[in-house]
Amino acid sequence: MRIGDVSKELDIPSATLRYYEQIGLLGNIKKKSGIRDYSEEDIERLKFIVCMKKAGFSLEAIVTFLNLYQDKEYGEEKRLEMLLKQKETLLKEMKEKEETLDFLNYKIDLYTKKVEHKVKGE
Amino acid sequence: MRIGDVSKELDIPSATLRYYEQIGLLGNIKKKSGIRDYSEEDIERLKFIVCMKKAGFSLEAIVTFLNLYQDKEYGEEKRLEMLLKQKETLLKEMKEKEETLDFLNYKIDLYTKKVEHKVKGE
DNA sequence: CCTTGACTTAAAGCTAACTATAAATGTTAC
DNA sequence: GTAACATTTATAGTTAGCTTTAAGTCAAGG
Repeated sequence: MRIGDVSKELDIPSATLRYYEQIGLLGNIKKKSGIRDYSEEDIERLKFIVCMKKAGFSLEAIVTFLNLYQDKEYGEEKRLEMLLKQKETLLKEMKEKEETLDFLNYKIDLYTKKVEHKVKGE
Repeated sequence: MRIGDVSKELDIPSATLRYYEQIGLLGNIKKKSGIRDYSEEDIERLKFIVCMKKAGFSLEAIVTFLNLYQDKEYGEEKRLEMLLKQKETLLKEMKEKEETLDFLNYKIDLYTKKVEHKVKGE
């Protein structure tokens, strides 16, 4: 699979795919006469990267996570630790979002009343 | 109140306070012999800015929001609209976070089992 | 008066994650 | 074989939201 096809399939710009490779997220993609040829494995890895990104991991953290596959001894523990830490962060963020929602609802209520009142008054 | 005091009270670096002023978030703070003298009103405005930031508004959006106070005719409607739009965004984000949590929990479960198994096996 | 610490400005630098540009080379359709 | 298009590289630019730096001014204590 060439870069353009991968780009379409995963909806990631080609430039971004090269960038990911450059920062060590993808290892070195094999090339056929100078042109990248993505394997199924590469595609799977990209899908995984997308998931991790959604989970709030930075690209740097994902690199770290992937490199831990080299650490046969403690890799799993360390990966588990990263996941747990991210879950903590996520839970905190979710709580904050709840509070924010309250704030917004309060403000919205306020403005709704103002606007309604204004309409009636006209 | 001088910039250092405000900085401590609201836990915002002085440089950031100047930056906020520079991008038009605060109007021009009055100065006593060349040194900023924040009024109670300024402090209140800053607290409001902090809230809006937490609610996910960009600084630019906050500037816009504040400028709408000049629009006597449609300002309120427009501000209400901004709030509603932000609420939509927020709800979407919250949903995504839920999904992310599921993903993390799944992964965590996986790794927990792996690690447990390894411990037993040793 | 002198030092020390807070304050001033303008401007450059930083970080993450891209995004765009240019100039060259490869590929495909006709 | 020649357009037209995809891909290559290296490098520069973008965005948001600060943060740091340099070079200087102001205020308070001794």
